[in-house]
Amino acid sequence: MSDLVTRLRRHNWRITPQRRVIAETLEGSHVHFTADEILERAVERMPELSRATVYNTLNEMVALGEVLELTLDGRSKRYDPNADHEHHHLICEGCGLMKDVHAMADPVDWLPGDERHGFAVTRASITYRGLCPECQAAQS
Amino acid sequence: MSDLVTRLRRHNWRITPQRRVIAETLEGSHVHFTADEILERAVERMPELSRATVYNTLNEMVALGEVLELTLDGRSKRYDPNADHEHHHLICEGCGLMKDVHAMADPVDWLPGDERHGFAVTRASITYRGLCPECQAAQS
DNA sequence: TCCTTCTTTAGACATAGTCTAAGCTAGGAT
DNA sequence: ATCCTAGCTTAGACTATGTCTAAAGAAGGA
Repeated sequence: MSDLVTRLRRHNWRITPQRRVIAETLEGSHVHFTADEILERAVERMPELSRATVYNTLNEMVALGEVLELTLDGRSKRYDPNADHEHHHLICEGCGLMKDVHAMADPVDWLPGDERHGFAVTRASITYRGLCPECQAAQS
Repeated sequence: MSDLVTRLRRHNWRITPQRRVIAETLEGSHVHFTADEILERAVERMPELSRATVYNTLNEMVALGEVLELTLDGRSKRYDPNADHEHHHLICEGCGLMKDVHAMADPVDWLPGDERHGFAVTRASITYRGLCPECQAAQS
């Protein structure tokens, strides 16, 4: 059984066949899909699955805190099933390739008190940008 | 004359009345507007200004590197005229209020070599999230 | 079995952004 | 001054992404 499904079950969230397919599709890949990409792949296993269910289900998993919503390119949201592991993202400005990465320190510690404007700061995520090896080669 | 217009002129970019109004609207505020918010405000000064021109102009200013495009909420892009000052963003999860902030360290320095996956990493931006003072008060 | 509640579905709707084709403007050449 | 050309602006159509609605479908409890 998928780890994400296990985590979702703990919230007393009913695991329907549709939700299971969506969760397994999300977790089965190591790239971060958009909602429509998940729909496209999930429909191969369950042809009658509807677009609305995919969007609803993803939003609910985000609300439960078990999936992260990423808005890194301004086009469409992407979904990351690793909500339980602290990580950041590295994106290629050439082709859009995205990798999960880990920094050596917590960026919350780098924000001085006088820069917090009275906020209760709870988390921080870093978006690294650069060129992947293929795009570096293509450019030279 | 606005600083942004000065920077844009250096690119041999024709400063038309429309572009001037858009640049000044963008720079005149200390919040980061969406394209439609800029249109709404710019139209007060130039009623015949079109939506397409605002979108085209903002995209060109981003391409010239003089304006940053922010995709922090997944709804719409926001535009930040301070492309020449390194800074990050602090966002209230209650009301969406956004502040520019400065960190004590450069996050690029905290990404180990074996986490770079061969990328040439050029920049990094941090998104801090938390609750602003008003939303903290409302919650208790 | 029946009832209630939650889930799913198709399609309409909303929002954000891009594209197209036409007309407009400004500066350079003559 | 007039023409030419390149670039700019415009309205509106179009696309992509995401949300909402109303009705039908499933699932568990009395």
